Amino acid sequence: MASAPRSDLEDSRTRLIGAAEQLMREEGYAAVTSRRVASQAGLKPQLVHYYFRTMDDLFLAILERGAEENRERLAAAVSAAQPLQALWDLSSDPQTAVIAAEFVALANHRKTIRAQIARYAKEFRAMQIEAITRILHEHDIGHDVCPPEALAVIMEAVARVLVSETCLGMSKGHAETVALVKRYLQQLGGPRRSQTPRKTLAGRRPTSNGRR
Amino acid sequence: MASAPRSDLEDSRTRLIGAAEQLMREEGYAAVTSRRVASQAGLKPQLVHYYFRTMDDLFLAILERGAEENRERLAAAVSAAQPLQALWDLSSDPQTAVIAAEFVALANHRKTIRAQIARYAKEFRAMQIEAITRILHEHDIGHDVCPPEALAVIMEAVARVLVSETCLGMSKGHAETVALVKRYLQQLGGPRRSQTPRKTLAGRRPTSNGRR
DNA sequence: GTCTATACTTCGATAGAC
DNA sequence: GTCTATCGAAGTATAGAC
Repeated sequence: MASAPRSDLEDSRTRLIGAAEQLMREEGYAAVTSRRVASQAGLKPQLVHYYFRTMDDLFLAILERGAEENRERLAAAVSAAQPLQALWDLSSDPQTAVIAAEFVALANHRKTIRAQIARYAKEFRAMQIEAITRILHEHDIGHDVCPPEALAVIMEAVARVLVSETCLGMSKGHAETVALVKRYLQQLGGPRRSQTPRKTLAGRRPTSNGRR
Repeated sequence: MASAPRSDLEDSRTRLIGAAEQLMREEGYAAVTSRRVASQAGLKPQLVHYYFRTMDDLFLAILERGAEENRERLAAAVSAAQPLQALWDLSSDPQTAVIAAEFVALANHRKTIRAQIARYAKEFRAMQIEAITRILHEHDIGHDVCPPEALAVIMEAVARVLVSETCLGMSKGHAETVALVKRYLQQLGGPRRSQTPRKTLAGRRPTSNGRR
């Protein structure tokens, strides 16, 4: 009944969000202005303010849509055949990584956006940790070998930096890093071995340390 | 002779660069406008254009000054008592990390800046790799254990993400990651052991790969 | 929901006096 | 080297007709 969204075109609100996201990805957050977003979407600038009271509201809408999409992709990765590899691939997606970098920069000076980003970041980190905990447990890999929390952080960090630097046209050391990660993920997440002794990531504690 | 810089104040050009850098760090690159920079430096906006033809030239000047400073700090870290730890600490410096994130975002849509960032990034990555290669060699750690290139990338990536997330108010998984890194760096860069067998980071190569 | 019109601010950059 | 003055463009946001 009433107005179903036209088949060839999404409704204006959705188009505006899409246009804004594309601008943000391709030209940075500073390019997300009401005029440019509207132009990109083939609409009038005033419509931006009709659907989003302020530009910050538009940024939050981009964030929310991206989070929902990411939630689904994360769920898919977790239940993939090679979950660790799938998580790595997900973190290595350039589209997501570039826009994530933009939002981090944005968050430096917009507190409402920073708060929302922190919320989503915690949610996704928790999902990753939960998944990795389960995967390592299924492979009988104890927390002393590699804490799932640390593996989640390191995978995310390395993947994001590789993508970011690649976009800059800077790939020094990437080949060796990718090779190492590939070997490591195969070792951790490969075909399950019942009881073979495993290599450690950081070895035993070298000496008694920390406690005095 | 003639005009030595006043003792209490740097010359205008230096002050403008300092003001611009501070604005960039605290409010993001979008806050670096000629008017705001001048105001921050206690000068007139037109002076910005006198010293820097365009705003991009100002950004390049910030970058250049930061690179020079970073060059010195990197050289100091390399010759420290615990070079690996010092390199980690250097990459973990919040001031540097935040402004680096801003420049990466800026680079997304300013090609002259992107090119210069890529140049500096390559230079510093090369210095880090060279230093790490030497350190690992002094500890008799072969490239099969951990390629210096990969260690450089991973250290930089993890440190930068930890700092970035901390600024966001998001620290899930950080404690475990820092503990792991600390253990690992102590193992690699700690007191030299002549000939003890070492643990590997990612085990042996699983099958013959690469060459066909 | 989309349009025209517009108020108000801030931006980069330049010209020319001193 | 620093000032006053100013241009034209672009930004956010609102009011009101349709």
